[in-house]
Amino acid sequence: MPSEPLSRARIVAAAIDLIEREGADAVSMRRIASDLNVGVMSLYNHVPNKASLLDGVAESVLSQIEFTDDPGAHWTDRVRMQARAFRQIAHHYPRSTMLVVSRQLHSNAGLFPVERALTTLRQAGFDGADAVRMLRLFIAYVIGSLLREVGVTPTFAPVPGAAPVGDVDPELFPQVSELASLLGSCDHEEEFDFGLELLIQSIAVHLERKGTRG
Amino acid sequence: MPSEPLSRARIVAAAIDLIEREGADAVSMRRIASDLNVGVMSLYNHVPNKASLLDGVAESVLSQIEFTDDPGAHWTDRVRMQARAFRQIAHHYPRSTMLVVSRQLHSNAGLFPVERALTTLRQAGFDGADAVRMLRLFIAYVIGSLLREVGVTPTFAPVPGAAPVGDVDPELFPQVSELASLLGSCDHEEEFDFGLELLIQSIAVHLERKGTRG
DNA sequence: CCAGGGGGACGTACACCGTACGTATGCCTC
DNA sequence: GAGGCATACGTACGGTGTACGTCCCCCTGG
Repeated sequence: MPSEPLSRARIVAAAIDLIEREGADAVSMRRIASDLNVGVMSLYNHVPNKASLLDGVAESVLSQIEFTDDPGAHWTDRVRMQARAFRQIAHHYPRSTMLVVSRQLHSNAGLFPVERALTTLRQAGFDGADAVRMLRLFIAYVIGSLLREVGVTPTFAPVPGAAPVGDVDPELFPQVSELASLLGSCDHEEEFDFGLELLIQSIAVHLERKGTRG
Repeated sequence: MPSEPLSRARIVAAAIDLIEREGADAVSMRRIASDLNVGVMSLYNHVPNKASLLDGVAESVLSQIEFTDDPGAHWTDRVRMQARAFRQIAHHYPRSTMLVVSRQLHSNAGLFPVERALTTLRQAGFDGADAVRMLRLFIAYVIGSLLREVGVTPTFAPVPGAAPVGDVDPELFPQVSELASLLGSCDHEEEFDFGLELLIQSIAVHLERKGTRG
């Protein structure tokens, strides 16, 4: 009973599953084939090579972002929701997220969020150039934040002790030493929202200035 | 003539050189040994394993950041300079930078910049918790920006055409399509500085509010 | 009903990888 | 000079991605 006919989607799903369970290093064609109860070379009937498979992983994760957009809401609320949607998917696929952010996509899967964000920003009143700028600003912040959140610990456990602060010399690093407890623990959600609000407010005043001037 | 006695530093240097020339995928113990005209296993007298070697690469790159700090300058100027120093080293070692940001450091090499930044922020008037918060905010933005700058193209060539925008359906992605030229080209330095100024101004008003209130 | 063909599953094989282990060779100390 | 130790090195093993050839099933045309 072949259960289900092997397909690119099934292979990608198996890869994501494996990555989340054992990390990206555990991914090998043999291992995936084994998980699917299939010969190694059978995979190559649906996937040209491993790199393409990993691209598929990124694409799949990216396309699973759930945007619940309310076109009637204020634009600040809408960009907030979009940024949170990104963070949510990263929370759901923490290990795979590292792949997404460290590979450049050649697919159009990443364009849906971009299109949506640009639409929101232009409706808010930004011209094309500013919309692109603001988008890049947000992407940089979101990606950077997610990288810290999911990259700080390979297991994504609730971070037991402290990643960067193990045994520091108080003479060499007085500040780090004094603030060790703050540096070691982190309410990721709270930190993320803090920066997000700061960014939104900043570009809101940016928009206001441009609007009243031009 | 053994030219120079093999050492961890020399091995790490060879690794960085190789990464910058041919990318991180080209790195293998055999290849590095070959580049150094040395047996493969000789490397293991100075480096416990490959992962540690890559840690060494990250550490080396990080420690080469040139901070030209002026303790007398205004704190906004100082954080600006520190952020730019980060970006400068990423520019100098683009491919290695990807390694730095995608690995979590277990070494203290990454603590020097942290210590410096915290000192600056606390001298500016932030309390411990806020200093840590602002530091995380800046790190997220800087890392996210660098990831886009160096990750957009594996060769770090001046980006020939456009990474994300090749052939988009104008029906599906009207905004992306309309802004294709803007999305495709990017004055990285200008964009980086724009976001940086925005961030600095934001936390400046944050500081002001706290100061006048408490 | 059968012949032919195309596509998917699979085994084998090769080049390469990280590295454990054993060995040889130089220098440094007693 | 003898002993010991750090370093350079060769060999070998299990794992990797994947090119290539083979087999079998199913689908189609006659």
